[in-house]
Amino acid sequence: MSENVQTHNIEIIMKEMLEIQHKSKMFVNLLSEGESLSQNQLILLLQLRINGGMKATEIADFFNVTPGAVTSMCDKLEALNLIHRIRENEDRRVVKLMLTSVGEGKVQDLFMKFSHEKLTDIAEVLQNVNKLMGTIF
Amino acid sequence: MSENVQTHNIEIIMKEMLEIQHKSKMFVNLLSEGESLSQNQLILLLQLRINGGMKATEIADFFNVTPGAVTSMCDKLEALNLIHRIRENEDRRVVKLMLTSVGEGKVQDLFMKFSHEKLTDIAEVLQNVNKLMGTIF
DNA sequence: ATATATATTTTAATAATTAAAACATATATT
DNA sequence: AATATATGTTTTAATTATTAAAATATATAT
Repeated sequence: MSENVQTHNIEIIMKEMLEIQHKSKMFVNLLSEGESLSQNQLILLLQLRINGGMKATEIADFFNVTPGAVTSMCDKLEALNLIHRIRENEDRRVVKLMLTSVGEGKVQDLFMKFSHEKLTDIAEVLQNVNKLMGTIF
Repeated sequence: MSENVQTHNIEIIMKEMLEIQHKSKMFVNLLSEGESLSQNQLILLLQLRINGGMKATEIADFFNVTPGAVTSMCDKLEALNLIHRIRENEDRRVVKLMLTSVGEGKVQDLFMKFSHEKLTDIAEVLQNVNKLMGTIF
């Protein structure tokens, strides 16, 4: 009996988690509609925007890839003139990846497909969603 | 003035969406801890479990990859004896990918690291999260 | 000075993905 | 029934992405 409850909960978790991931992936897809950017490229641009730039190692950690992979990811976005590398003066070993003004514009533009009201709705719901998820993870 | 509100909402959306994605990714990472399976392999196993098997084309659609990539993904999981291919009798062109009993066991085991209570909590929260996300997407 | 540690890039090899062709089966047309 | 067309999966060859390890550059400690 108790086992059935357990199994039922596991099924709910799988189902809901997959739907949540799918919905958020679809949202990012929607954002990047018409852009020739991959999901990860777009996510990196957003990350750079909200963090005000990131170190290569931070990017590697975030995407769970090796530093070499970060170099190649960033080379491509740099070639598109969306990001640029800035050597830090305090510690000249570190490279900070930052959005160019073109990159900033691109990120802002992505959201122009939504109305003002829709953006307000989405912002509020996502805040609540994140708060709710914070209670378990 | 109105532009600032807009920009503020966009920033909230980016920040919250990235955190939501990160949290759900971390959850899947936690699930697969100790397993030598990639995120996508694990997600495919869960999908097969909740859908009771999937056609190759459905998998390609879900992951947004070509049919050739599905063949190779599935070859690997088949080699691990986690899934198997079943030709459908109604239409012998289609292959249905299904969990083996080993695969079923593996999926069930993934959740054993959580207590009964924790699973109940997670299930409830995820249902609410998904409901909430449904209001905007 | 020298040694050791840290951050990024380069390199060569491996793995994953794609586009297109091949194969197998189904459905429609003559 | 024979032929043509469409659909679903696999194979193939080429491209792209990722890795592990070496190389480069800078920092910190002895």
